[in-house]
Amino acid sequence: MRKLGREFYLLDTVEVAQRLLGKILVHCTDQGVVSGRIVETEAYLRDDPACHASRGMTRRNKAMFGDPGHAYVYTTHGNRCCLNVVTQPQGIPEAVLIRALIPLEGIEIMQVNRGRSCLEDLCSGPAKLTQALGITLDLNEEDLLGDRLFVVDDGTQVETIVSKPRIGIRVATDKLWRFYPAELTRWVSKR
DNA sequence: ACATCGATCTACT
DNA sequence: GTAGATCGATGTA
Repeated sequence: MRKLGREFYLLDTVEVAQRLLGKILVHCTDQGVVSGRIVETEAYLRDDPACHASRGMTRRNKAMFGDPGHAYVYTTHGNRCCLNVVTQPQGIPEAVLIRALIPLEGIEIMQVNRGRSCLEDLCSGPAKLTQALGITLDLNEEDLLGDRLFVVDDGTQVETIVSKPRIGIRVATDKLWRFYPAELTRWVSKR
């Protein structure tokens, strides 16, 4: 069990997205530790029209321009929010969206947070997992090498990585930058 | 100051 | 498969 270091987030952003599969996202909350295994990610690159930062820095996306290994949390459609990990050195706005987890620790907390009991419906979507883990805007720009929110490697390897177009975007649909392990499709947001 | 639109989710048909 | 919720961020003036 090893927390990912800063150097991990300096790798090529597509490689970070692929290598995050199988790692464990951990949030230490007041109610207890909540964690899940990452099984779906999407890469967003600086010159990519689908990337929030492709048209310059705004108040919302400024975390993407910051140091690697920090969180970029944004809100969309009212109440919902999504979690990214920032990659690349300061000034280069790239990030990986975490889209799905397999629940591990704190499952009862997740069930309360989500108002759902079915395990497959707790974290199978970017806004579902933030609700389940209790991740909100106050974790925007949080250092992922700190003690509240981080990613650990327990040595688990995924077998075959599937590459697909990203979900919910209307541009750059030719880029196959959505990734999930072929053997774990029951836990992802869509097939 | 105002209009538009989401890197979504749920419920319903 | 499709519609409605929901509100802050963003762009335009």
